[in-house]
Amino acid sequence: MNIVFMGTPDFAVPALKALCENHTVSAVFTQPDKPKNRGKKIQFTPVKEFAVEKNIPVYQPLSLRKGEDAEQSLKILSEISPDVIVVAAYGQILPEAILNLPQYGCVNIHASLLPQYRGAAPIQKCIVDGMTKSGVTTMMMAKGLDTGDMLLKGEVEIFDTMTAGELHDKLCEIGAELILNTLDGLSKGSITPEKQNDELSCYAPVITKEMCRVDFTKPMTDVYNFIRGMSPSPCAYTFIGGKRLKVYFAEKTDITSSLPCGALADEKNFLVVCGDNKCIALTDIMPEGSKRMKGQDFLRGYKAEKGMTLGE
RNA sequence: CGCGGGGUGGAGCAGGGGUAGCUCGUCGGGCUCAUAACCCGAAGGUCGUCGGUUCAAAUCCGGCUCCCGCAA
Repeated sequence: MNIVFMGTPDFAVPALKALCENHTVSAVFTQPDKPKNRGKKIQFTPVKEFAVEKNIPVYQPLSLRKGEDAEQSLKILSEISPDVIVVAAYGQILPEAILNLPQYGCVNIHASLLPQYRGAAPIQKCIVDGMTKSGVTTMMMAKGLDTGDMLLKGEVEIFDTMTAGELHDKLCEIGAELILNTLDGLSKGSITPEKQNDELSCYAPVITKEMCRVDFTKPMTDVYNFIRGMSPSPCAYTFIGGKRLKVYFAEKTDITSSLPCGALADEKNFLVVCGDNKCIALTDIMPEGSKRMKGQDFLRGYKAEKGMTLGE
């Protein structure tokens, strides 16, 4: 099939790769390059990185919905006249003119089992919520946000120590396989699109900085799920002695303490008291201005006092 | 020139002109039914690199290099 691919982050790359190996990808759309990192260097998006390497034409319109770029993009797409447009975490909303352009329409790869976790951050949110199962859904794109008819699904079990990063890696591989099957099924007419039950839907909104702060007043299990659901990105954080402390991973314990929420219950093993009086062990952390290290290593140099409070 | 922190024995840090120190790990020994506990002892460092100031530099000054956080 003649395909146009739209995607931006790492999540989209395996799908693009799979499509390249099995179809003709005539063009790639990705978000514009932005100044990133220290200094002010501009950095290609992961999708652009891959596309450039494969000599696929790359387009980076500021917007597909309005302005000069939008008109240009529509013109380009018309000329290419793709059989299908595949979208994976592109980061822009497609106008109807584009949705209706390809013969087979626009197919989206979404990192959740729809209709649950529509929106921008399904991978993190489902772990934070303590779900034990997630997956990938391919769907026909419609006007609403992740509301189109579903095509195929691939499920994956979320085990208790899984982080968002690990789930991400699983899901993008599944997504790559799933999109091939989906296109295959579409061309053969063997897939029956299934409407989403809006009653069962829920949203995973964009995660902001403030939302990443650990709330130690919650029960230990919630705190645990929160930390692993945010890891490694955008990453949960708290404060210790006025300094920001990112928390990449923690371990649940059976130890309880009568100290207040957020208090350091053990200055060697980095046990912190949660809302249900149980202690969580912060095992994988990164202090402000420093690098990622084990919680115990940090405390060797930090000389913390038992009972001091985190989060301020 | 976006803002900022840092490179000190295996790990995490302190020291800030004149015997290199702390917590931990490692090795040996002791105590113990036992131990990640405790006690005793030991090994292990050209203090990132180059140059300057000085009687003397990890420490002050300058260049270089590497690492990292924030912001975007």
